[in-house]
Amino acid sequence: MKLTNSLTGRKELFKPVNEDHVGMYVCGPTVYSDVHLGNVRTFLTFDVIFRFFRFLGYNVRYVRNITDVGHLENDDDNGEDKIAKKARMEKLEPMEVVKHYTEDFHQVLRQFNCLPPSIEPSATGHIIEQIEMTKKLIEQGFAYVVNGSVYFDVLKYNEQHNYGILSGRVVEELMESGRKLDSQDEKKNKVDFALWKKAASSHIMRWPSPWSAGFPGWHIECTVMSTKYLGETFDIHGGGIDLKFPHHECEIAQSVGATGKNPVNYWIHSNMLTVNGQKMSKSLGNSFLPRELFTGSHSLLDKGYGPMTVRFFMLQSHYSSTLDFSNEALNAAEKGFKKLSNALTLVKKLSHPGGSIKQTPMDEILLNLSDELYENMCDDFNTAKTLAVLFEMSGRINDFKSGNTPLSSIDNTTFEQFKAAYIGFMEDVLGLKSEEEHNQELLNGVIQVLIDLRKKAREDKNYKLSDKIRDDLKAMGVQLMDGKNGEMSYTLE
RNA sequence: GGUCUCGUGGCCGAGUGGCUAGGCAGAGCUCUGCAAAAGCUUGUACAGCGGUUCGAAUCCGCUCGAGACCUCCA
Repeated sequence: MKLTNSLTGRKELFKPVNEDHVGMYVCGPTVYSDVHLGNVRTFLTFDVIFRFFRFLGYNVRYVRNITDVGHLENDDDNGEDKIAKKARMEKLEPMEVVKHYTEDFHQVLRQFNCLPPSIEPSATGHIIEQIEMTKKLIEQGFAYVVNGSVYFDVLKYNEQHNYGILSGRVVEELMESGRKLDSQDEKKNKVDFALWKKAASSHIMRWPSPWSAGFPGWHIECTVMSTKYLGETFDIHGGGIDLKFPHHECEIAQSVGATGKNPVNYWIHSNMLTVNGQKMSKSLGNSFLPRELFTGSHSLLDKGYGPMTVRFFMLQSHYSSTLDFSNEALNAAEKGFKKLSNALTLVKKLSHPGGSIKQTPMDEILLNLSDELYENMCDDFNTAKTLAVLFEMSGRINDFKSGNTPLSSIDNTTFEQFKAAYIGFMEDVLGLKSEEEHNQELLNGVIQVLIDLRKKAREDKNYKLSDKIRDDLKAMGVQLMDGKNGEMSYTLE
């Protein structure tokens, strides 16, 4: 297993800290607005990495956080908290904003068939730990207090360590470029960053701390949560390449400053999704929302595309390359994916007549193809090459079907291995299944939600609502049936 | 301005020194009542210039072009 480590810039052999175990941390979203397709690409990348390690038999702990406090609007440390701003603008409690967009995020990832992480901690759930780590950094002399706020002292840190080890930045150059400190700034130097921010009493998100009532800085949450759930040194840290600096650089500084240990052995950065060659981002206004894509209600699309098509489209490129998003490319992906998914449906139905025969050159070809799937995924998660092999395999599957290659002409175990590899890599590793099947699962999920709602309504003796749910579903061809002990089943017409 | 990355055929996109990427689109053929699906065959390529090498899309230099980061972003 080899992967490209952003820390060294080289492809390296993967050696986990604990044999057979993988600890992976990925920076999750700041839940203040809808996730767009660019965001999805990153989480899809790490979903495949998560899936592949599991497929290889590793015991993986995948931690992905939810940032629900501390992420400030531009203008670095003097901006407003993103969640708080949204809450103020929409006259909501911050936690209402958080809940809404967290659920939206989950729903979107489910649509793209991304598995949930092992642990999904939130920043507000770890305020105490963040305060503790901040204290530790002050004790170590790498942080200082000003007017109730605490800042990380980058210059001090850089005397003993290397701030820039990940991003290749040079502190002296950072000090010179960009905007200067202005009178509002409390920081000693412009490169310093906040660990704790004092908040005015009007501020709607604040917690007590030894320094002031306030809230934690953005970078400290990831350090705290990754350390808490994965240890002081863990295997893989991932995220979008745009987080490399300053976010990930700061994480390293915080960890090294607090524990003296290098926190992460392998950094993996996924590249950006672009539109007409430009990064898809909210601020540029060129982002696509998943539902715009599914329904085709976007000016750059002339039709809608299913989530599996999009998943396939993204996997056709390597995670470390930029990927350009266009209607034409999606159209091609849709047709290509259809081919793979047809073969998937087909191969599931095929079974070998039984009987083992002497292996022929065809057996060898088929077994080699299965091996290539592993080789390509083990080579820095090369999903593009893996898909190329799957295309070749889909051709063989069609040959089985048409009789060009009768199943009886190959060995039983060869076929079983081939079949398992195709299905395994399609479904378990790449997370691809036919749109129909995927839709069916989604539909089942949706119906289950309605069943739960109806159950709740019945418990509340709100029969008006419970009957409405049953009747409306019946009108759409879904017949609900109440069982003996409150169980519920349904049939589709 | 600084740091870095990229530039592959009509489109998307793998590939890092010699060995077919792949998908979509195009052309031809097979199968088919028609169509679809499927199968077979096929053309077009490595931004430009120079260098290293027996040999470069792949290494080095320069030029041009695009992008990312340096400020919130996956």
